[in-house]
Amino acid sequence: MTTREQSQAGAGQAQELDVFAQLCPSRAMLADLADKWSMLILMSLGEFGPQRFSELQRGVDGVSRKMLTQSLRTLERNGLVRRTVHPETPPRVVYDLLPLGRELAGLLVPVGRWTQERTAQMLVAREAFDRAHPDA
Amino acid sequence: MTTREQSQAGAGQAQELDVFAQLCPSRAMLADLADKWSMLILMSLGEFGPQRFSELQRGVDGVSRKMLTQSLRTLERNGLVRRTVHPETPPRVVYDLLPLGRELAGLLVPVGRWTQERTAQMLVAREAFDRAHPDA
DNA sequence: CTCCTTGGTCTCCAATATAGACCAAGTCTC
DNA sequence: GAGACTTGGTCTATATTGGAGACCAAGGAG
Repeated sequence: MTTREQSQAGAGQAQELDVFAQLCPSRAMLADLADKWSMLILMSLGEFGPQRFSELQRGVDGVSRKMLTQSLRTLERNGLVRRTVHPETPPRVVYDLLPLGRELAGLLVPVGRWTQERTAQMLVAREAFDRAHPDA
Repeated sequence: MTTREQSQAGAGQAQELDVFAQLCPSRAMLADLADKWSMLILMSLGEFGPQRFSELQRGVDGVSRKMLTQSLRTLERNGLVRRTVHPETPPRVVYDLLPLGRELAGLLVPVGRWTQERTAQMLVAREAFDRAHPDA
């Protein structure tokens, strides 16, 4: 357990980035990644391998074409995902993970699994909370 | 690498939850957690230990009181975080992780660290992308 | 000739986030 | 003892974001 001061001071070597600081580029990056759709897309590509646009749309159930496009563009721009167009008709566009994306997916897939495993417990906690706070 | 069908079929025992399915409770849970502020709050509590409201507000730089309250309530409701009120004046309210929260924070803190470590690379990718796509 | 497909984009409206004012109840200052 | 200050919120008004659905081009199928 580090104090915030120690962490600020210098976690070793030239590591001046701090996700907790509003202005830090790494914080902006985290904001790009810490989002429902981006995380689900990375988890899907991490678990099921390369997929085309429409497969992702079906797989990540409930995502709109607009948000899927937007999230994929951001992931592509940040170097996590590669977009490959096969100029056929109808078009075929395949997305797969680049090394950076594979690393991150490796951290996120467990988050997805954990969520599935612990959802039941969280629902129990929720019921208790709602019983204790009948207002609202 | 599993196919989506296999994963749907049954990943073992009574594990019918699927974060990729729009209607699944676990998906709703993930939506609660896969959010910038919730993740930063969990990371902060995970890295720096119990903190009071105002410490979190300073620590998670840029969060509004409203969003901080809202995210903390959701985390509390789902059984990840505990809220302790010390009835002094001015009031003192301390937040700390419950076991579920500690588990999740254990998965999220590495995501924060990874983001800090890889931000430089992602920024390089971004510049390349923007050079290749001068429009927009 | 018409319809269907894919991978988008564009527009419009609803939902959500942020900024900032406000509040109660002690405590410290003068 | 009047006034200012503190904490942990809430409430409102405005800005930003998300979702629903229309539209599109270039073939191929019937």
